[in-house]
Amino acid sequence: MPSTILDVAALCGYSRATVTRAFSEPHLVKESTRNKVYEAARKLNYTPNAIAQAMPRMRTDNIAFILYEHQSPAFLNPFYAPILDAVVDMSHALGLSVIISSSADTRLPNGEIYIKKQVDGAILAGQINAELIDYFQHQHKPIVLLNNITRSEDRICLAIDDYSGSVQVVQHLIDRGHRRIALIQGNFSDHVMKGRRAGYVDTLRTNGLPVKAEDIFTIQADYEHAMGCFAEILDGRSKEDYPTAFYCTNDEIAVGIIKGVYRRGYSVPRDFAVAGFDDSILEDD
Amino acid sequence: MPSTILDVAALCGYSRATVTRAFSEPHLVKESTRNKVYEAARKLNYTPNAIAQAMPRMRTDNIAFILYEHQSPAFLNPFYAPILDAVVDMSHALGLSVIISSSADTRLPNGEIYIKKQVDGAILAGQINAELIDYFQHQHKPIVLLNNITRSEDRICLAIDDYSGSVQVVQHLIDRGHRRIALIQGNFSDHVMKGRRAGYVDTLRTNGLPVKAEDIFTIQADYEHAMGCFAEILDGRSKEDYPTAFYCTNDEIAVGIIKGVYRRGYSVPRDFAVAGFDDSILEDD
DNA sequence: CTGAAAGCGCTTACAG
DNA sequence: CTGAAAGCGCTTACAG
Repeated sequence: MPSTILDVAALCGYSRATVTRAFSEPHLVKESTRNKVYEAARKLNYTPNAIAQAMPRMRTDNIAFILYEHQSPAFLNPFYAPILDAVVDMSHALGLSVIISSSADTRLPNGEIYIKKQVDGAILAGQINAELIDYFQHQHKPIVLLNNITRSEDRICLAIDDYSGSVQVVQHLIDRGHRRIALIQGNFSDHVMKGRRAGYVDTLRTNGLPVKAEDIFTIQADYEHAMGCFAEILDGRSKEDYPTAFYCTNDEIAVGIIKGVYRRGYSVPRDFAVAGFDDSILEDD
Repeated sequence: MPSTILDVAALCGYSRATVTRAFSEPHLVKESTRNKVYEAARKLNYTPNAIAQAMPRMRTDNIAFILYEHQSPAFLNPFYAPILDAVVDMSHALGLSVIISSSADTRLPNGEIYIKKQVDGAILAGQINAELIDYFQHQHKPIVLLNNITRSEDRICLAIDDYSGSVQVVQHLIDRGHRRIALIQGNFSDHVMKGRRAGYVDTLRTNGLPVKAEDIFTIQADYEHAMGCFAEILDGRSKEDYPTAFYCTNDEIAVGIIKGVYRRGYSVPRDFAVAGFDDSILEDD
C-alpha cells in the first residue's frame, strides 16, 4: 500500500494538517519543518492521493473531451485531431488533465445518462445528444460545445461558419472562370450540410449561374467514396457536360477526387479544379 | 449543489447503503425498493459522484496515456495517433477512461516527481524518463511501455523491431535491383536509430554492397527537412553518384523525399525508389 | 433484503 | 506557524 499523509505525519512528528500544507501551500509552513516533512515523505515514497484531494476540495482539475463522431475515430479525424491537440496543450498549461470520452455515454442502472468520471467541465464535440448536455447543466458544470447546432444563449458553442466558408470557396472558383462547379458533399449532420449547400447554391445564383441537381452529390465522407463518385460522374455523362471544378465539403473528399482525377489520366489543376473545406493537414501531402 | 446519496435516502426513506446498492449492485436490492430509489434519484437529478466512489473502492477505472515526444504533438503524430485511438477504444470497451498526459511531468514542491491524476495504471509511450517509471512501480501501479528502451524482465514493453524492419526494407530494395541506397534517418532516440541503421548497414554488407558514409543522412524527422535533404544530395554530387533508392526511417521523411523528387521534375518510382518505415496512414495520400 | 457504523485520504475553517 | 476536529460522498464488512 502506498503511504498516506498519516504515515508521513507519524514519521516527522507533525500533524496531518501540517503535512498537507507543506505540499499544498508550502508558504504557510516554516521552512525547517517543511524540510522535515519532505524528508519523511521521501523516505516513505509518499505522494498525495489525487482522488482523496479532490473530494474535500470539490474540484478535480479534470476536464472531459467528449467526441461524437460516427465518421471516423477521434484521433485520426483530421478535423478534430488538431483541436484535441490544442485542448490538451492548453489544459496542461493550466494544470488541468484531459479525459477522453466517446459519446458512447454511460447509463446508470435506472436508465439515467451520466459521465462516469468526475470532471470540472467538458468540451462536447460534434452532434452530442441533448441528454448529455442537460446532464452537465444539472450538475452545474460548465461546458463548451464544438460544432453543435445548439444556438441557445446560455451556452458557449464554437462552430464553423459553414455558409460563408462555402460562399468564399465557390466565389473563388467562379472568379477563376469556372462555370460548371460540382458539389460533392459529405453526409455530415444536417445543419452542416444545409449551411454548406446553401452557400454553394446562393453563390451560383448570385453570379447568374444555374444550379443543376445532377451536379450535386452526397456521399460518405471518405476518399474511397469520393474516388468512386468521381468515376461515376465521368462515366455518366458526355465530356461537354463534365464539371470543370469540384467543391468538396471536406478535405478527405477532395483528396479522393484528386486521386480520381489522376486515375483517369487527368491532372489537377490543369484539367479540373478541386477545392476542399477544413484546411486539414492532408492538403500538404 | 448536486444532490448526494443522503438526499436520495431521505427522499425515498431507505438508508444510504441501500441507495448505493441500488446503483452499484442492483441485484442485491428488492425490485420494489430499487424502483423507489430510482424514482427519488430521478427527482433529485442524482448521479453518483465518481470521485467519492473511487476513494473507498481504492480504484479509479482510469488509466493514463503518457506520451513523451519532442518531435511532434501527440495526436498529430502519425505513428502514435492510431495507437492512442485503439487504446481509447479498448479502454472504453473495458469500462476504463483514458487520461491524456504529456511527459511534462508534475513535480511536488519537494522536487519529487509524480502524476497528479489518480489512475489505476498507465501506458508510457516513447522515451519516458526513468523517474516516472520508478514512480509507478513504487505506487504498485501496472504500466506498459511503448517504444522504450527498457528491456528489464519485470516490465511489459511493446516495441518495434527496428533492426529486422530495416533489413526487410533494404533487402527489398536490393532485390529490385538497387545498388546505391541512401539512408535518410530521423533523429529519433538512440536505440531506434541504432537499430534501423544496423539493419541497413548489415543488409548492404550481406549483399556485398559498400556502405558509404556520404549516403547516410541524419535529419529532423519532418517532410520539410527531408525535402531539403533531397535537394542537397542532388546538388552535392554528379548524376552518376545519385542514389537510386532512398530508405527513410519514417514515413514523414519519405513523403518529403517524394515531394523533393517531384519538385526536381523526377518521378517515383520511375527515377527513384523511396521507402518509408511505420506504415502510417500518410502513405495513402 | 436492509441498516448502523467505520473507514477511504485528504482539506479547511477555527483556535491557539 | 501548528493542531484538533469535522467533513467531503461514497462503500463494505458485519449484523440482523
